[in-house]
Amino acid sequence: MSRSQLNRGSAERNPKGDDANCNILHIDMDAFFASVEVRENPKLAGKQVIVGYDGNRGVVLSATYEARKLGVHSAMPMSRALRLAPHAIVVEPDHGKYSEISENVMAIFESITPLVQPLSVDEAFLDISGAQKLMGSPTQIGEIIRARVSDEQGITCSVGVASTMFIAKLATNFAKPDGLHVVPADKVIEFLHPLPIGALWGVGEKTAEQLSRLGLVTVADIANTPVKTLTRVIGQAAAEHLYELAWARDPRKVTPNQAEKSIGAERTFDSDIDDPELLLAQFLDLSNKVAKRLRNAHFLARTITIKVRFSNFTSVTRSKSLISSTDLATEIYTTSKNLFEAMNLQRARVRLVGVRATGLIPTNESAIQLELSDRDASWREAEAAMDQVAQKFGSAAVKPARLIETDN
DNA sequence: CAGAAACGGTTATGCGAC
DNA sequence: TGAAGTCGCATAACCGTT
Repeated sequence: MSRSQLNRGSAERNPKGDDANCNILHIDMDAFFASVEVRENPKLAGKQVIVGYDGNRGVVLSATYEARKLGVHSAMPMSRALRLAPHAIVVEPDHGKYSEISENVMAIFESITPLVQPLSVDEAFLDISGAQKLMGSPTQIGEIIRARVSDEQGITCSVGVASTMFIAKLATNFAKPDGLHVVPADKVIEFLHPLPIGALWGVGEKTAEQLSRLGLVTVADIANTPVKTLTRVIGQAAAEHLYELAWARDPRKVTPNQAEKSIGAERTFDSDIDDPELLLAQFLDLSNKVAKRLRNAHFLARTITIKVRFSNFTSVTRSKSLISSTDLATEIYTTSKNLFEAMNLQRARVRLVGVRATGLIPTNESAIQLELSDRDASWREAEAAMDQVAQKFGSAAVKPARLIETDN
């Protein structure tokens, strides 16, 4: 790169800092679910709003900054949140709405560059290496996106600007809420090293506890610890990975179109269930849900995993790989039922059950479909017909007889 | 031919992220 | 001190094959 190119995005033109070589943007909606609810119902503006499943066993999914001021944060048990914020307004989540807005926002990103990698419903990385000639500096592009998301979707977002995905993501935390933060390429280490070890990707509560026993508190501490020492507490793979991150070495590229690797559904009950018949009805319902999503996404699944969580919060999983892949609820349910019955529970109190399909392969470009038996073919037709009816009349119109009486 | 070692698939668990 | 729902990834044990 020539000297004149390096100078173009320099600080005098860019009050937010030197964004030369900062080709990665990380964009994160501010308090996404809560912001959407406020947008839908302007009466909520400026209020303490908590989005979460109602009932005694919910957690906070999202909260406005007014509620966060009181210590409320996502994943916090609802009961605790309401003790901290007794006057907060609780709103049930509407995931369909969030998905829709998410798609709109992602479409804005994709109008900037095709190199968009969504991380979740409210977050994405953009590689804007190729967009700058047309649209300006990274900072300028970030501000364009922020303005468009705000104008067109009525919610705010924050942008982290850096030369790697990892640093861009960290930068976003400093941008929030409703801001943009640049970490200049030559200031990465001084930005990164003072942060707590929990800032590193993959370091959660347990790992942080392990590392703090070695006296490691900041990222700088990790960077100054031999990999061998780190290996003793967290294993070789994680140790090498963390050490690299602590020196801001992150070779990942922004990768669009990441294929899904599993599709699942799980449900926590209002109160524990010990009746096997009721639990099987839940497995049937979840199997239907998973099968429908598989067909929608044009995937066949090779392996079915069930999960059972008991009243004491411990969980077990059981899985079975099928001879040939499936997207049929009957097969998924039968497999789930067999796995569950093989556990031989003696009326244990169950808090949650789940069904997950892994080993996904695309339905169309697969020779597997030729192996589907005639028996399967007729089931496929039946379930596909149910998909059609469900699309027309809503999913309540179609469900297996088994569920009509036992549901709720 | 017996047996070790490598290997790849399966199964189960746990952690972490949003 | 009560803990959702969805996902990816790492690890380890086990197992049958080669």
